[in-house]
Amino acid sequence: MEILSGKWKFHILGTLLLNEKLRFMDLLREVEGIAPKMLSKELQDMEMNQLITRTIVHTKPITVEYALTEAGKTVGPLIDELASWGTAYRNALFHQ
Amino acid sequence: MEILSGKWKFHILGTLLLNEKLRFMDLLREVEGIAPKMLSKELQDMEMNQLITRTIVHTKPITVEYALTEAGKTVGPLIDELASWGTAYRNALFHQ
DNA sequence: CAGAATCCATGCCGATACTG
DNA sequence: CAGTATCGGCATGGATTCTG
Repeated sequence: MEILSGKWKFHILGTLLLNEKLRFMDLLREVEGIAPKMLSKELQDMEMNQLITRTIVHTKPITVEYALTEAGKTVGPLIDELASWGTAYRNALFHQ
Repeated sequence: MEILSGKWKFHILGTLLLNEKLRFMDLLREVEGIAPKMLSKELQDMEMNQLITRTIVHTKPITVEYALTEAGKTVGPLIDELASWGTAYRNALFHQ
C-alpha cells in the first residue's frame, strides 16, 4: 500500500496505462498540476518499486522514456476497481 | 479517494467488515497500534462520509457502537482487490 | 468507557529558480 | 529536455494527559 501512496501515483500510472511510453515533459503535461519536483520524485519511487522503467534515449538533447513494467501493468484492474467503487459508493448514498 | 485516505481507514473498515458491531475499546484493541486520538478522528471522518454509523448505548457507563453502513460495506470488494493486487504485484516481481 | 485537549516531530507537497 | 536545489507552509500523525 505504501508503494502506491502519494498524491500523484495513480494519476501517473493511469496515464502510462493509456500511453505505453511517455517522456518527462509529456507526463508533466498530461498529469495536470504536478510540479517537476514531484513528478521526478514519484517516478523515482515507482522505478525503485519496479512499477515503471526509465530509459535514456541519446538524442540531442537527450530524452527519457517512462513505461510500465509487467508489475506496473497489474495496477490496471486495481484502478478499475477503485473507479467502480466510487460509483458504487455514490449509488449507495443515493439510494439510502 | 480522499474519503479513504489516512493511515488507518482500511484497517478499521476491514475490522468492521469482520465484526458487524464494535465498541470504541474493541476497535482500539483490534486495530493494533492506533492511538485513541487517531481512532476517534478516523471514525469521525468515516461517519461524516457515511461509511459507518455511531450509536450511543445508554448503559452505565455508556458505550458506543460502530458499524458499517450499506455504503461502507461496498469497500469489501475494494479491499479484496487491493489484497489480490498485492499478491499479483509480488508475483510479477518474482517471475521477472 | 469514550473521547477531547494539548504539544510536537516529521514529511509531504508546492512554488520558484537554477543546471548540464 | 530532464531534471535538481532551495525554501517554506501546512497537514498528518504520535504521545501523553485530562474529562464527563
